[in-house]
Order: sequence, then structure tokens, then C-alpha cells
Amino acid sequence: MLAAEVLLPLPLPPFSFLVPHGTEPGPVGGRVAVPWQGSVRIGLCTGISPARLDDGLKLRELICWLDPEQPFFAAEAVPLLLELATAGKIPAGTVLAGLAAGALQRELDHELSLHEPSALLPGVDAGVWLDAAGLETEQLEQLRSDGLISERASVRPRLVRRLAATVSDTAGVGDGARTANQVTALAHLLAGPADSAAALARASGVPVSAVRALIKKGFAEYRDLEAPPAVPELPAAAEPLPAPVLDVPAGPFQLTGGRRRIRLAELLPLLRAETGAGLNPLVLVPEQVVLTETAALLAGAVPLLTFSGDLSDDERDWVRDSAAETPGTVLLGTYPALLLRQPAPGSVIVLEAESDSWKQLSGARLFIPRAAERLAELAERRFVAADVFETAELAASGRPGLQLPLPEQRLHVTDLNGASSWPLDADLIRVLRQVRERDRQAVILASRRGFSGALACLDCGETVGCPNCDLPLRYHQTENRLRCHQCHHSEAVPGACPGCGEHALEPRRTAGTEWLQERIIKLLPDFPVHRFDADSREQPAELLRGEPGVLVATVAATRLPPLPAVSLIAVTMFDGHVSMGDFRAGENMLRLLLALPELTEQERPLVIVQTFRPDDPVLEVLRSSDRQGALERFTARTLERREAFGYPPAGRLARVELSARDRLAARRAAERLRGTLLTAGAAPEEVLGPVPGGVARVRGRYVWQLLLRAAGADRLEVLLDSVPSGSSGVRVTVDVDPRGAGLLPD
DNA sequence: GGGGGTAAGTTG
DNA sequence: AACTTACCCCCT
Repeated sequence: MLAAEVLLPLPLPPFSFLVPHGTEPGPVGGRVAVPWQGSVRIGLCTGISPARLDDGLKLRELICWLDPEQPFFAAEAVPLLLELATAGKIPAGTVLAGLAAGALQRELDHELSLHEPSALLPGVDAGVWLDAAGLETEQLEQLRSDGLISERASVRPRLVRRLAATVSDTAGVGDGARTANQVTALAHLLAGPADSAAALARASGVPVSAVRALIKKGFAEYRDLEAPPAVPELPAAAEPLPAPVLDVPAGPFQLTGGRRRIRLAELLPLLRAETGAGLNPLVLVPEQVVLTETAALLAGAVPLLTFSGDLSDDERDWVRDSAAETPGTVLLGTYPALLLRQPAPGSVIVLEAESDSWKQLSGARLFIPRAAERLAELAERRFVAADVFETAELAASGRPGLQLPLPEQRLHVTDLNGASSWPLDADLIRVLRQVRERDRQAVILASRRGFSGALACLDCGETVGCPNCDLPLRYHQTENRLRCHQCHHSEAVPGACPGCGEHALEPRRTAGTEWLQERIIKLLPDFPVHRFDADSREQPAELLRGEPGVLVATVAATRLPPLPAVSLIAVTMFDGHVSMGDFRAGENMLRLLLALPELTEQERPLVIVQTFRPDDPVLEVLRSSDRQGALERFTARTLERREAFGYPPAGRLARVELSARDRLAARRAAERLRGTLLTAGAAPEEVLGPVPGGVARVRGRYVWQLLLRAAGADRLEVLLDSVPSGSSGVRVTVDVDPRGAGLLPD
């Protein structure tokens, strides 16, 4: 008797099922259909082993393999999933759900047949397959436990309603002039079904009424037919990339400097060589915009398939199949492309490798470049990372580095201490006026959306806080409401200060996109001022066409295609982007500032940075006459400090978050956990905190957190073994390799 | 006793 | 994640 381990895309470890007696097991990594909570679901087989004797009694039988020939994902997908689960202290099913992107969530056709006639299914002959969906769960269970049935399942083809012919030729339609159009349309339809009556009319060049007549007379009807293959469109090829200037080594390496398209140009020879030799490189990008842009640049240069969450289910099926069958093709995608099977695996290339948008914010909380690197190691594929500058983590990777010159920009730093006007200083106002006079474009970046960071009373300083979270409510002027950016609570603006009841509340703290937009409209009447942020997502078509105007935006602007005529980019509040408590904040800000030229097709836009801290090391790097040298010193200093504090890449971190509705319960649980860890042998310097969460109360739950700091991955695993799952009102979540807000400032 | 809510336990 | 059971509060 054999037992199969089956991993479902649910937050659970693999579960064992018996391989039905007398059936051949399919491959590890193949999809299997298993009974689950009265129904049937698709899981991934992660292992096959002899079943223990007593298992035969308590385990249930799986139904069948859906992939009898070969694994559904890449050959290394199963070991990778299991390894990531262990390292991240999360169920393997969570990792699967996070990476499979719905590939296992297909409807199944589930059928059964009786071994011999049974009173449980009167009137059903033995050996006849019938749909299991019509049976009650208890009935099915009874038949199974009595050993009376065989079962089978198959992925239900996706069906679409299409217009099909009901006859095999045009005979009977009539041959007069009055029916000529109908004959033409039917002849067309006989070649294959049409999407609709209108589509058929268009394709065969007849009026829709002729098609309607065919349907009315019964020669054609709408039927649920298998969906035709959905082939996603590639973007039109952009202008060719410039010639490469560097020699790429044979093994793993990393590429820094330049602009995105320049880095891609350096990687192109590698892609050409591999596809020319029949290999399949995998290129991963963090965001859809980068995917679109990269696809356009590669489309004319190499055979290309793209895969992302933006595709329809049908299109994803098509790309998954094509990627598995087509050697000599580049697979370019966002993170769901990581697991896809390729026939002749080539290099694994991660673009924008240090971007925080790689970090999954829920579920498995994976940092995808790390997972991609592990996949490359397991599959013995070359790993390549590219980014705008060498962060401490890239510097410590040990891979040979190739460096391109840094992107050009002119930088002007405005010291806001003692500035005369707010939120736009005189320097910025002057340049904005020039932008209007010269009919150019400007991008003005705010560190938050909405009108202002808070509404406050001028008299007593009182602000209005969220009832669910420990945050001030943000003021949104366009809807004249206060909104919590954490839990989406929203309320009307109070008429008077809730504290003193005297004065009306006024906008205070950091200016948001709405405030800046209002200010610039006043400043530049008759000049178009657009806004782009989470509240206003519409792409500014006029600006993308190159028409003059101002774009006020959050950093979401980096998710727009480059604007053609930008001569000014302003960061209105540098300090607002550098959150304390995140030891990577400096590096992240540097990444952002170095990437600002990507907002435009112009070569050297003027960048104005307004700040209360003009001496910040990040700004000093950019102002230096030897930027490359300053950047290298910055990275070296960062590495030294990380080593001194045991932060990545010198050490490994995990954030343990404890939350409870009761304020004391969360805090006590966190303190107790610290005690537990120390008793279990953790050194005091390995357990930081507990401290209240970055937002001390979220959606009505108080949050406390501990930061575990270990010398290496193995030690971190040992520490995490002492972390219990939640109990009695306390929820515990673990985030290994946290990104974003850490615990301590650097 | 039961509706409405939340929390905890289970799934093979 | 989806589903079931347990429990509490409040109400009639």
C-alpha cells in the first residue's frame, strides 16, 4: 500500500492520502484530486512512500492524478515549496497558495462507477460512470467506506457560450437570393464556432439579421463549448536597445548602475545566446509596469512569453502550456512565473532585485528574489540580480558585480528650516513657473495621499484619531472627510475641535497630494495639474502624450510609464519618506532618488529635494562630485553598521507579531514569549523588544512585537522553534526576513 | 431558547 | 481557507 503526501493551496502542511489499490501512482509534483470537506479539490503531490499498516485504516484514498506523465510545475518546485515553508515557519500550503496564483483552483468533473449493483444507488448499473455532484456527501462517504465504487476526476474545461452550427452542411437553408446571406454565414459557421451572432455577421460580411434568421430557423444555436486557446498579446516592440558595453561572466553575477533599459541592454546578449542555444531563461520583474516596459524592449529582440496576474485565467493556461513546451524562449513574468515548468531551463534573472515590492505583504510573506535564488541553486541555474545600485545585501552576496555609470540627474536640495513658504518653497515655485512658461512637464512627489497628515486645532493642538487604530485620521479635502489609511474607517469632519469645542480644525502636518495639487493650481492658473495616487488611479493620458502640465503624485508615480517632457521632479518632503524604525530606510530612499530619472524619457531632469535634514547621508551621496565613489563608501558604511548591529546581510531577522483585543493580553504575551525564548537558550541580544507595533493598534487589536536576531538561518530556525502559535485571544504571526518597518532605527 | 457575534478547533 | 462547533452576550 502506498501513501501520497498531498499539498493543497491552503494554510496547512501536506496531508497523507492512500493511493487507491491497484492504481499506478503518478509523479511527485503532479496534481492530484483528493476528497476534501465533502467535495473534491486539487493538490500537489509532494511525496510517495509505503503506507504504514495502521494508516490503511484511517487514511482516505486520493481520487486520481491529474498529471500522470510529469510534474505540473518546475521539477524543483516541490523541494522549493517545502524548503521555503520550513525557513519561513509557515505551512507549505501557504507558500503554494502564494506562488501558484490560482493555478490549482480549477473546477473538477468528478465521476464514480459501481463495482456491482447496490441498494445505495438503485437503478444504476455496475461499470457506468455517473456525475458525483448529484450525490449527498453522506451517501458518497457510505459508498466509499463500503468499497463499492471507483472514482475519477478531471479538470473541467473552461466553457464559453459560443454560436455553433446544428447541421453539417448548408442544405435546407434555401438557395434563393433571399437566403444567400444566410448560406454565406452558415458556411462560415461550419468552419468553426463564432463568439456571437454579431461576430459571425462581421466575419462573414452579412447583416446580423441574416444570422438571427439562421438561429431562428434552427440551423445555429448557442452552446457551451470549450474555450479556444487565449493567446495574450505582446506589447509592440519598442525601439532597439543600445549596444552593450560590458562583458558578462559565465557564472552568476549582478549588474548595477544605469537606467533600467540600459541594464536590460547589457543582459540582452545573454538572453540571445541562451535562446539561440534552445535554452529558456526566466526573467522576473516586481511589478506590472516594469513587465510591460521590459516586454516591449525584448519583444523584437528574443522569442518571448510573458506571464503575470494581469492575464485572464485562459491566457495563463495558454502561457503555462506554451512555456512548458517551447524551448529557446524567454519567460518574462512577475512572481507567479517562478514555479512554471520550462523545457530547457536557462539563467534565472531578477530585475529590480532589491525593490521592497518583492516582499509579499500577506500569506507566505516571501521575498521573491530570495526564493528565485534558491530555485536557481536547486536547479543548478545561473542566478543574475540587477538593480540601480549595490545595496549592502547585494554587496555581501559574493557574486561578481558589473557596474554601469549612475543615471544622470541635476540635484538641488532645499533646506526647509526657516523656509518662507510651505509646502512649496520659493525655489520650487520659481522652477514650477519656468515649467509653465516653457510648456514642459513636472512631477511633484508627496510622501502621502490625501490633503494633510492630520486635522488639528490651532488652539489646543488636539487631533482626531482613528477609533480602531493608533493613528491620526488623514484629512481628504475632495470628499471633506477624515479617513484612516490603515483600516479604511471614515468619518465626517467635526465642526469644532472635539477637545476645546472652540475652533474649527485646520490641516496640519505633512502636505498630501491633494494639498499640493490645490496649491499648484492656485500658483499656476490655466496650467493642467493632474493627480496620481491610490485615490486617483487614472493614468494622466495628456501627460503621457507629452502635453504640458504638472503631475502631483505619491511614489505610485514610479508605476507609470515614463512621461516624455519632464524637466522638473520634486520631492516635497524628503523626511516623510524615511521612516524611523526601518534600518533599510536610507538605502530605500537612495534607490528611489536614483530611480527618479526613470519617471521621464528626458536625459537629465532637474531634481529638487525639500528637507529639514539637508545633511542626511543619502543626500550627501547624491550631491557628491564623485557619486560613484560616495555610493561605494555609503554601501561600505552601511555594511559596517549592519555587521555591528547583527542586521542583514550580517545576520538574519524575524519579526514576531502578537495581537489581541485586550491591550494587556498582547503585551503580556509578548513579554512571556521573551521569557520563553531566553529560557530556551536564546541570548539576550538575540531577542529585541517587545515594543508596541509600528501602529500600536490596528483594526481594534493591540499589537506588540519582538524582533529575533540570529547569526544565521539555522540559528534563526532554532529560535523560531520556541515561538508558540497563538492561544486564548492572542494571535501570533511570524515574518522571517521582514522588510518595511523594522524595530529599531539604524 | 435563540439570533448575532467572536473565538477556537478541524480538515486526510 | 473553509467549515463546524463552542461560547458569550443580550434579548424576548
